[in-house]
Amino acid sequence: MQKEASLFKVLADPTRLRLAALFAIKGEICVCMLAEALNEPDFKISRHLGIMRSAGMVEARREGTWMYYKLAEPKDRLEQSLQDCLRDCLASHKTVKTDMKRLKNTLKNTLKKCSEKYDVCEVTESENI
Amino acid sequence: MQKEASLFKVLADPTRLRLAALFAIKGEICVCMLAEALNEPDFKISRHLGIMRSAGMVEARREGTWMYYKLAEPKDRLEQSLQDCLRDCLASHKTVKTDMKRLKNTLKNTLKKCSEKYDVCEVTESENI
DNA sequence: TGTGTATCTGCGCAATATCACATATAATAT
DNA sequence: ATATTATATGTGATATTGCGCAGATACACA
Repeated sequence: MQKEASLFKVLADPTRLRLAALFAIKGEICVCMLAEALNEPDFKISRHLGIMRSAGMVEARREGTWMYYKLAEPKDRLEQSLQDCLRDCLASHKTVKTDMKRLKNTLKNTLKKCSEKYDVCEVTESENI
Repeated sequence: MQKEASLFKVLADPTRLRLAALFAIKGEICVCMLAEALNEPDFKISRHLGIMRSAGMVEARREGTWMYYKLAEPKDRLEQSLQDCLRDCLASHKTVKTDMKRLKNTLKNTLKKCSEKYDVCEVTESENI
């Protein structure tokens, strides 16, 4: 039962609950976006992601210097149920909505900066990277 | 979001998770039965019930010297979802099944002792208490 | 190889959690 | 009134948690 309780323990912190909700709604997100979305220092986000990861709740993937995290595939009924719970019950939460808004803005701004940097509108071969 | 996280925190302890599962399955149960069911000292059970109670997750009712506890009516989608989760995902758990077995045995034995004490089979006016 | 960006981690601190024991309270029975 | 049973709580010891800061690591690019 300790295993099950520790699943709840991962979600028993506001920061981790916000992260989990964003993952449940949006899928894969990288650390710097999460730090902006939650408006918290990146080392704090990273720390909590580490906790979620070692509990097996999230998986990580590296792409250059960026690390993308997402919810791991549920390994049993309880994990499935908890993920559903996050999606269904927290998406409408005030804090989560604010976080989502900041996340979308950051994504948009980052995309814009990338477009400018690589001049995507003009040089299409940049997509071949 | 602190409020939501603290809901998870209540369930982030093996003892409380076992208690919550029993409530979700069985409904109202008194403290001494819970102590037998979990095979834990009664002061420990009482302490955890106090935590669950001050978090609003359970309600208590006194009947003589006995205190009966049960899950409180869910006050929002999240609480509802978590209670469903307990019922659906934990009922088949090894520990919970063992706890349920001990609970049933204790209920049976207590009923038997009461029957002997009041000699229910013979003296029916004892029901008028 | 050096520089910049993104991410992670070691450390110390303060706050909180859990436990067991002893004791206190509450209701009932003698 | 006193004893008994059921339940709750004060206490100190121990363990765990979350935090910020500083420094370490990992990768990309020049």
